[in-house]
Amino acid sequence: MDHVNLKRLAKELNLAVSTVSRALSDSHDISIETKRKVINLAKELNYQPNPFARSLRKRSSKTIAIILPEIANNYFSLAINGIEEVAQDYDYHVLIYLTHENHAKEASIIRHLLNGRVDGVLMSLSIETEDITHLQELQENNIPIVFFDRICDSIDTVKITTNDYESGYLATSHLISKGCKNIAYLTFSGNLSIERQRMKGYQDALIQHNLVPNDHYIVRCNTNTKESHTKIKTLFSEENRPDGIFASVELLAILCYEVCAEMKINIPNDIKIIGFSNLRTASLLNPALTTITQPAFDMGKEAAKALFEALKKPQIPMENRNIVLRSTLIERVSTSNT
Amino acid sequence: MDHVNLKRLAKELNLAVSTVSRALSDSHDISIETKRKVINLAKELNYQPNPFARSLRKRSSKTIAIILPEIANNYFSLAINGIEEVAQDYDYHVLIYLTHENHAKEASIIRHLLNGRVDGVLMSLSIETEDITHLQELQENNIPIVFFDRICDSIDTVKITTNDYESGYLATSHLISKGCKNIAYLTFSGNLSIERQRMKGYQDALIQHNLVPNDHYIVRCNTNTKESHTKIKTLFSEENRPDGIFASVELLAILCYEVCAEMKINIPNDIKIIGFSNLRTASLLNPALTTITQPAFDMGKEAAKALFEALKKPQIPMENRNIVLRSTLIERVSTSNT
DNA sequence: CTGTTAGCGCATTCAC
DNA sequence: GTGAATGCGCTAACAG
Repeated sequence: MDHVNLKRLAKELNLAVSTVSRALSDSHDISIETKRKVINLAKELNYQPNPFARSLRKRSSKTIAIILPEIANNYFSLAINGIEEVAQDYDYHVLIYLTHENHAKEASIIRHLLNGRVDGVLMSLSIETEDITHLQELQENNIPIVFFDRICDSIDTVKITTNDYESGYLATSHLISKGCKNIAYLTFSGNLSIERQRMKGYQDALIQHNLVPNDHYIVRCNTNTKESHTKIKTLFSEENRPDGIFASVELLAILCYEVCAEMKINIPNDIKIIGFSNLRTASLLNPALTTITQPAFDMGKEAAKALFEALKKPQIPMENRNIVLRSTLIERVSTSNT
Repeated sequence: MDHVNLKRLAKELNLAVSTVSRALSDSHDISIETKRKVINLAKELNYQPNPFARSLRKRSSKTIAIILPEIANNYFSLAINGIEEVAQDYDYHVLIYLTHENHAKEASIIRHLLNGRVDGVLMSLSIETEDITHLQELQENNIPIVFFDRICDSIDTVKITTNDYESGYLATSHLISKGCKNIAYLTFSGNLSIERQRMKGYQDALIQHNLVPNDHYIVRCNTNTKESHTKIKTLFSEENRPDGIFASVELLAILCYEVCAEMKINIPNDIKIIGFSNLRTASLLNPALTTITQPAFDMGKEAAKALFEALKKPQIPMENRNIVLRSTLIERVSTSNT
């Protein structure tokens, strides 16, 4: 037995296991002297408490899960950064799971977490998710969940979002101010609350500026990149093609660029694009792209903080609360590179 | 006790706990009939085995750790994607830890993993890492580790890299073929093996093409973005400023763009830039950027596969083996957008 | 084929 | 202050 555990420490010090345990957890009724001895030996032998035994006993894992639709996208990368930073502060571990925008996978992942492997969940919904029984099961099992960005309205808990309606309004107004008359809205899903908000902002901005919302200009893409590519191409091939594009998702802005390049459409002369994108590099590398950028890092941090604070008070269920952070519109003025 | 565990199942079926356990693990010496009954009841009551009890008993956690310098970068995002995909296949969980390029944090994270929380580790080194005792400790504790991209030469294990020397050579040759005479090499660290390889390729390409390597054109930046920005600015302000840039890291390519924009330097007329970058969007959004792209997703997958295969044979230490995948040079020809 | 027993490492209750 | 005993939920060795 070269494994160093409480038993081993106890034996070497001629103490009981329980005494050692209490000494290490700094219990009040252990003499200063024994504490010192125990702690010293523990350090010397590099004692590492077994996390599973501890979790088994205490019914707490010091672990949370992040469940994301995907990760190859700057928004979620930054969010993970924020979450991980806070988790290290609170001394928690972070498990990561990707749903690939697939409802079945999302449900399966969540059901696997009902066994207590994690103390809480941070999550952004998959595009496909409509049925939310798996989320309810989580709550029934008293595992708190916090949503960020892609929230679920019908679950009572903390939700971190940005001012999506306002951003949609601003983005659209920006295109209008640049002279666009026929503005298309590209979206993945009518399902997600954030997209509904953004679209509402888009529509209201049109109306406010005496333009007529035209359903024909609302293009619903999906996770199949090729199909989406084709849809955009079709849109751009039409008689009265749009002169402005509001892409509600980063990937769709990128697809627009691809299509424009293919079709030799000049940006921003022929078509102006504004993208709901967190791609720092997008705004850096191409002056033609105006972006709406979410504070992804801070959203991750806020979500994590809310969760950890809730975990401190295990009995109180999470109150329904919206935390709204602000997105930023970043307009790149032309540089020498245009 | 509304918690459903083996004891509960056993009681309801008038069986012994061990019988239930064996039935659920599909042991051969349990009758078909009891198996059926047990499995049915387990399903009915939605029995979820406690992962901690299992891990405690079996000394295996079905969990691996990914340790990364950072994540706000397309390369690591894609790598995580690959890893997570393979992990789901092998039925493993994935913990994620970020070092922020900080050696102390890296060592601390690894030491926390010595307690058996994970069965194995996938890792890309921090830039700062020179002392590798923490990595050795991991091996001494029989926790296998696989490196990808930023590998550690002096640890015997599986390492996934790309053809960095060749890529450095190609990138530099590409700039030379475009007429560049004074090519600068931007790097973060002389420490990382990948950067040494890339630099060697860069230097050899110069020599091969009868250009004289000039140490003055080798610019060592660091994680402090502002400082690096200044260094690049200084380089670009000089009398004989370079006409070609080879950025060995994505972020440095981006900084070059920023500086060029600031200084009204035209890309690619005044300066050509080739970036070691996985930013798909970089190549999409700006035709001026030629990129060298690593197969990040596949690298993640390969690393994970190697690790999981090793975990299947616990007694055999991992053999020292290099798996080299190929990077791609993506040249964007000018589009209507230039 | 099934039951009994033991123990993984730790925290906690109850003695003294 | 400290020790002995118990059990978290599960698997595995042994017995029959």
